[in-house]
Amino acid sequence: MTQTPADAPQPARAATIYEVARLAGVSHQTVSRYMADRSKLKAATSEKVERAMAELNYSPNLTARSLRTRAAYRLLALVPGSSPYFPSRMLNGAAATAQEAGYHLDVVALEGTGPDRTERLRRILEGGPFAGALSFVPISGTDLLQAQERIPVVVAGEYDDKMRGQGRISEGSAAQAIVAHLAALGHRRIAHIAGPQEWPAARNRLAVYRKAVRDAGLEDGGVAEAQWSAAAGYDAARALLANPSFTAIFAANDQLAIGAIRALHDQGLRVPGDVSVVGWDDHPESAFLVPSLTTVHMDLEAQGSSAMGQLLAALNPGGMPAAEPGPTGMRLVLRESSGPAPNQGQAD
Amino acid sequence: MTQTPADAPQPARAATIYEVARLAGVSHQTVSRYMADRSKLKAATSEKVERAMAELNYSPNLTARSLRTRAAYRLLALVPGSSPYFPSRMLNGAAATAQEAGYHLDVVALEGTGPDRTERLRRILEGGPFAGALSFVPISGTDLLQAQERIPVVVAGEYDDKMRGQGRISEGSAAQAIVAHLAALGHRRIAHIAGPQEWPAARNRLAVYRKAVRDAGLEDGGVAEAQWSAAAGYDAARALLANPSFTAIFAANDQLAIGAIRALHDQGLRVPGDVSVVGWDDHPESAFLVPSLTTVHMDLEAQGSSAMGQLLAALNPGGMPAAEPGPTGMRLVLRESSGPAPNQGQAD
DNA sequence: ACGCCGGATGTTATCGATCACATAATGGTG
DNA sequence: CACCATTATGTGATCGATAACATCCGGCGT
Repeated sequence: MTQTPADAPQPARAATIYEVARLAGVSHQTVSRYMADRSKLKAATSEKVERAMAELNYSPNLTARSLRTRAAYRLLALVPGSSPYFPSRMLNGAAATAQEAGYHLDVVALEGTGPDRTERLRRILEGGPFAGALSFVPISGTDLLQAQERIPVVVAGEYDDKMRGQGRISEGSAAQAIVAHLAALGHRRIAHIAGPQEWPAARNRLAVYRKAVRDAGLEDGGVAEAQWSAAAGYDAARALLANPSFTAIFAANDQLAIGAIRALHDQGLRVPGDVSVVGWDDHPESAFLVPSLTTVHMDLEAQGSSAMGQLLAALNPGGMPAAEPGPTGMRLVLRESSGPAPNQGQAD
Repeated sequence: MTQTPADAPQPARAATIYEVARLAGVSHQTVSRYMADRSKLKAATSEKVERAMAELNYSPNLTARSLRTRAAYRLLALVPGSSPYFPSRMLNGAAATAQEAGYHLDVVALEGTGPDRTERLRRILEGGPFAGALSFVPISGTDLLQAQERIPVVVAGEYDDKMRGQGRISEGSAAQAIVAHLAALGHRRIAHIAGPQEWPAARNRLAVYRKAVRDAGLEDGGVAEAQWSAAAGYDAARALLANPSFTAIFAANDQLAIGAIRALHDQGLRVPGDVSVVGWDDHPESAFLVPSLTTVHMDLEAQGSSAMGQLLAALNPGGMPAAEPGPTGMRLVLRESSGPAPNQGQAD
């Protein structure tokens, strides 16, 4: 807890370029140049500066630099507010990548919707200069951010929309593997519990699901849209069960799957005996549920890191082009919640 | 994605105190004083400044202020790195509180242990001035942070150790309610799956559990320590089952409980028929598991917010004293995973 | 030899705020 | 009404970096 030792050795203000310069016997500007582009200095000078920096354990004052250059070293991470969904692992990945690139990542929970949210965002942005923003929340007014501050904004997952549009592989593509898996088990009618459609990931999974069902010559057992929570999954499954012609449910994430399984259980249906359920995300707990969850494993850290990479690339057009973001480490994990379709076509 | 409209209206540099001053017909220093303590200005002057600020939509440049005053407006939030545990909701609460107080919260994942971690922390700290740090990770070298930078550090949950030491109510106190609940159901021997003991919360729950068992005249059915994950809970439960004299397991969080239930299931034991299981945290999914989880509901946002409040209080000794942190909104939630003890004392 | 060019380095101004000190306005007193 | 203690306001310096411009220097063409 908050101790502040009184016997502090020294305030020990950090060294400045002037001190480095004096020690190295050069001008402060030379030191500045050393940092900007040492190749412009004579080897001998460069070395003197280097030694002085090392001796003083110099590190530049980002505040001062930022004041002068107007460049910002802070990035904004927008995460959902009170929603049970939280992209924690993606955030971790993103934070690590940002840090590595010398940026600071400011996390802000965006709650609510509409004007309130807009106002909140505006206030945050005016609180200080941000170099860019990475949003884990679908922002309708992407425009807003840009209109207000004209900073690059990357919405995690949105690239997928573009890729799918181009017919390229998208994050949702594992949905196809799920459908194939269920088809192989003899399921003919599959239902889908989709995530909120303002989320790119939810749109993708739904779109790929629809296409895969069509391509495989299966029938659509119904689609229910729900928020990213077990409670919503429960309700959605109950809605689907009003017209239970399916033998499998593909849920857009593991929480939804958990809610769906519970709903089936409450109706006296067994999983996977009567209905198979497949989730998405492979939460660490999913392997230990009863039944354990067939799901899609995702490397969420990598995804967060990749989204951040995109943002960094946008900030620094000179640098390496961002690694083409793509579905990283996605794979279908078969577990107990999916099994052969029952002989008699039917639930209920 | 990253659009940057070319038809940008204007760079529209933000107004400075000089512009405000000119518009108000006063000196820049007067404007500065207005912000620092407007009561020192004559009412008429104050009003002129106020109007000018409003007209120009002025907001101070924190970078410049920070350079001059050496004050920092950034706080550090340390979160676990690759661990499956992530205090997302606490982080949200903390972030919101920090924002409200005008601070920026920089999130950093602290991975690994020992020297690597220390080095990483050192590098982060020297990357810029931080006003304080809030750690959701137990940091052994709390000293480190302070030695290096002498900033206030609050480790979330640590106040509990102190409070328990003082015989005051602590975060772990609901453990007593759990034991009482199980005792009322006829359980005489309870086992505990404890969290990693470097975490204050884990220590608290274990300590209160031990005391409650003793006070209630029950027997300790064994304690196994585990990381905060379902997998670890599974292993811990298996270890406990080597000597299965208990009829109930109290797990230090919901993930551990999930793992334990799975382990019991794999041994052919029913929950709660043969063994009752109680978790802690009340994850949103826990109500939908089969069986649904008896657990302790926590207002994690409030806890995060309260931890941040402590930090803010430490930063600003003049301000209001931090609200005495305490177990907020904790309550035992009874669900299916706990039930009457089996007639025959025994598992197996 | 001269002048000119370009690369390496030095000097001074600047970013936008606060600090330290100087000065002007105010007000109470004898 | 002069005087001094306060209070209110203005002026110039400063935080630590980069930008802009000036200067120095060696080599090369004519």
